[in-house]
Amino acid sequence: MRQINAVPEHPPSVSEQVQSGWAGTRYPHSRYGVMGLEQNTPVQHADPCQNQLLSALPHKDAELLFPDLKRVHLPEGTSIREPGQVMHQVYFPTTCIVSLVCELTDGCSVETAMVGREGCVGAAGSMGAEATNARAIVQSAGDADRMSLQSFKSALQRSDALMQLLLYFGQALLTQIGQTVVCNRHHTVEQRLARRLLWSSDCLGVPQWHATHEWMAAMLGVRREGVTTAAGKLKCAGLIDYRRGEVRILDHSGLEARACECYREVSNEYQRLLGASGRAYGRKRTSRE
Amino acid sequence: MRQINAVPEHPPSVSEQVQSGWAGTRYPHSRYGVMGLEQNTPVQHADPCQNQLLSALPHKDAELLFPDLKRVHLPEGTSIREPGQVMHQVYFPTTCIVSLVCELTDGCSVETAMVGREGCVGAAGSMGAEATNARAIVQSAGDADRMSLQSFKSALQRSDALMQLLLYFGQALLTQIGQTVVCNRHHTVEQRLARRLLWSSDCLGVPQWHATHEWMAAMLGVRREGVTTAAGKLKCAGLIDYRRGEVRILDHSGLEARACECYREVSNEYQRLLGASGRAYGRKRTSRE
DNA sequence: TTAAAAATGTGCGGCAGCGCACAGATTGGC
DNA sequence: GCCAATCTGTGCGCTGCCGCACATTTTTAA
Repeated sequence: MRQINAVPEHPPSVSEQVQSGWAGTRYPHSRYGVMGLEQNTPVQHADPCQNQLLSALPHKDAELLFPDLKRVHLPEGTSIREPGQVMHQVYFPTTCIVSLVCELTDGCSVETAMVGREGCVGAAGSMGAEATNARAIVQSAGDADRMSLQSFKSALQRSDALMQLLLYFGQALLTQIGQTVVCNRHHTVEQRLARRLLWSSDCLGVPQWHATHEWMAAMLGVRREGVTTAAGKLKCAGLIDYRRGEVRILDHSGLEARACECYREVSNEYQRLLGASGRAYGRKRTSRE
Repeated sequence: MRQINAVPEHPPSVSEQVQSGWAGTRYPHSRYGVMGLEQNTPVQHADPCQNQLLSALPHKDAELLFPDLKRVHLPEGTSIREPGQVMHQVYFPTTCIVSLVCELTDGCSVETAMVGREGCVGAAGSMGAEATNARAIVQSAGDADRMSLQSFKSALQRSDALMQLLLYFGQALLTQIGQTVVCNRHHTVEQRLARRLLWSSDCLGVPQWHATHEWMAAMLGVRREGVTTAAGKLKCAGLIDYRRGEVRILDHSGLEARACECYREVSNEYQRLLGASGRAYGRKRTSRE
């Protein structure tokens, strides 16, 4: 039984947390971001640390969104959306990663998708059905641009470009989840770990970030020991390095060789649909054949 | 390595098949529908064998679609969409089930979702991104109402009700795929088989249909023998019966008890989002609490 | 009528991953 | 500086499922 530590009951959603000034529930144990208060900085269009969906927007469409966007800091483990709960905010990650996690009643869990600066979380709410069965948790602490669902909806109605981008992203997300189904079914822990490390790195745009074995195990839906073993092999091979929660990819293409085809499959689809906004860190663009 | 028989290379898409009058590729071996020619019958709004998305439409919205809908017969194993290919038709199953299947290069496969009379296939094409990584195959032979993507798109622009229904269905589909990720990761073959049998029955609206162990194995991403063993247990318990490809559910609630929570989770979500159009066969509606 | 194909049943060795237990190393809190 | 919490490493027996081989029955094709 794969179980995430220290989450005896569901923590309050981040909308409550941030509104009440509270720091956010960690998931699992983490010493990070415990006092992470939001910055509420206005967001500039020319910002280099930009969410890639936003920066792909034409200027006139972007102007619809930017007045309402606020940059917030999201500590690791923050729950952005609880299963079954309504989401009132849309998040555009800039330097954080959000994991969509599906849980069972016995505590077993698995990550269904991962969203970084190439996408957004909560936009599905604008599509009609507010809640989903998946929890959205901040996997890697960082910033996100946030706006109210209401503002987002009205911008969406006035911007075809935004709608188009959103639909492309939705499609890419669907591909990612679908590929995760096969991958979890047919590939080894080591392959899946490698794939997931690459996804994370691509989402973040940097080769190093914080993630414990415990956390990665919960995302892959396997035992912590299984991750330790697999990670140990990758470390021995000189492909990655890690130490008490700090992971670093040393050899991106080497790691790709150990990962299953699922990494490249999804990566290619992101490139195809989102182009330059796709996940691309450390990847050499190659044809599918 | 889980491999589907007799599909050495990708068969042509159904649009080609039907247009050329050819019968459709079977997947895996099947003696059914080999000569299945399309009927091209005009579709009536009052039709009792109706797709439930269509029948949920207000009359004025339905009038936008019905002139362009043609009822076609889809033999078992017909491939409606090949991975990576563009889809030019939208299908609204009435008495058939379509499986969305994700495949690996080594032939391993797994079903990511199942669409019956409560949904549609190909509408994602109207969302911008035409192709997906998933193959769409007719799992259970039957009829579907079909129209061109072009007509569908234009109807979609003029009907808010249609858009709304479609978005709800999309949400339900996402829930189904997400739940499949956890389920495939954490539940036994027997649990997953039971879940899938119930889904099939609910999609079809009848307790009996055609499905071989081989086929179910490919959908669950396990060995054929594994299905034989699991199905044998369910048969012994008097919950189902089967014989050379004909499956029948004898005790719906008994089978539910053997299935994992994933069945009810998704079933509830379909009810919530699609109401009366949700999958409901043989289910007693119960609250989630 | 006969042969071939399809569908199901069964047994067996092997292995990836599970559950559990415990040990060492590092870090943060006091 | 010490203690407690966190993170990682390792070993061991167990089990669910895999891969393979082969038998039996039913259906289809010739």
